[in-house]
Amino acid sequence: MKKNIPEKSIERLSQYRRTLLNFLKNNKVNIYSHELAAAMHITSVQVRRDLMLIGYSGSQSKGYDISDLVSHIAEILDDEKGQNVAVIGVGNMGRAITSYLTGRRPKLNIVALFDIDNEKVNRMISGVYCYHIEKLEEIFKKENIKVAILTVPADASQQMATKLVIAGVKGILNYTPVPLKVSSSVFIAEYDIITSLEKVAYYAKNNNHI
Amino acid sequence: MKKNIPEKSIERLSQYRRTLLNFLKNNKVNIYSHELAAAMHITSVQVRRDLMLIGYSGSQSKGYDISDLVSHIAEILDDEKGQNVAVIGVGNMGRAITSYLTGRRPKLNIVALFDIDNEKVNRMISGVYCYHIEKLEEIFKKENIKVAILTVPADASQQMATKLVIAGVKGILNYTPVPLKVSSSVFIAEYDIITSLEKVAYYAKNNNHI
DNA sequence: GGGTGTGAAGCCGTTCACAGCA
DNA sequence: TGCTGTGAACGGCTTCACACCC
Repeated sequence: MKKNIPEKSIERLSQYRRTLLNFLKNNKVNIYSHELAAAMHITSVQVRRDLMLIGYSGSQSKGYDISDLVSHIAEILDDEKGQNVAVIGVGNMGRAITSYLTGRRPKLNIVALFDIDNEKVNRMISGVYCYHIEKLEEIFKKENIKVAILTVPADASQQMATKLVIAGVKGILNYTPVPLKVSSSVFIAEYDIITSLEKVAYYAKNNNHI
Repeated sequence: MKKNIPEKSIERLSQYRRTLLNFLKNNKVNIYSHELAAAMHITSVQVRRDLMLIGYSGSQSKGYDISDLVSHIAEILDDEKGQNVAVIGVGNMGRAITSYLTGRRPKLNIVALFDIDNEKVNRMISGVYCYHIEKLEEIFKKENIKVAILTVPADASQQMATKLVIAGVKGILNYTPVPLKVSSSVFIAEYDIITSLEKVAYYAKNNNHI
């Protein structure tokens, strides 16, 4: 739609918003780029660049109007009507993510869980109804779900991703250790925990970063 | 220590290893860069670059010797004696990560959990002993822990990070939504779930990637 | 002086294009 | 021909440096 905003900037916008909401809670009204930068441990130029990218301007005397900026960010990140999200795979990780996320972002609602285990299917789990995977396409259509969080065992991962694409998913958050292959029109974010931990362990061991 | 390997390459090395172990399990002995690339959905040049970076050479006729390459990667990623890991914050996420990771990588052992809740302290949880946070420095020294996974509530996050640094941590995997400020000698990987989900939701909504 | 906004430079990781070898 | 290995080009994100304004 609008001009392309780089992935890194989108991530920071999400964090800016949360940081700004905290400032708002403490009754702060305006903020300078260097103040926001300090709260996030980045540079003020980075902040101004990102805001430039989204076409937001401040004033030289007062910096940025916090609540106005929050609305601007919301216009970019949020869907006006909200977006429904499904969690695929109700193991420990799926449940933890579900309960962590529910109620955290008003425009992102986890509306369905999916699993194959009959012990889990057709019950409320962590406050959300769990369907059998057979129902995936049906429920995705009915609830207009475009975003899925994938937390199934590795050997089911690619197969589930394919089902998701058929069901019309547009974005997948992949916590599985399997790199997914899907149509390029589907956005995938890979957050495999083993890889993350091995990376941290590597740098912890070598101190090669700086 | 050795020449600097970029973060992205380290992540891919972790994934190469797992992919290669799968090939080994199927009794494959040699592999071409394009085969490994196909399994990971990346380009063969990328694979060869990464291997060049770690100083590994193949043969033009047979490609790379899988088990030899696995050992080379292990030499880079793993600590010979293994590394001990702690999980800080035993909520749903902390427990899920603990049970997900235990036994998954032979050289990375989760040896301690920490919490403040007396219901959790001094018990085995998900197969690992949970200590009170007061004991953090003591246990970190005793078990030589250099890697921590942070899954505490947001308002405790920075304070815990500071304690971790004092206790001698060298790498933190941060699942908290708070950007951490620590000494630059400590490596931090930020994997905030809200940010990840908001990013995926953004691209799902706009289809601006490609 | 201390802010914002931004062209230009710099840096880093990826990809191109091709040399060299079996 | 089909592979590996690699200098050079490319592209995207970050930082520098500075114009402009209160």
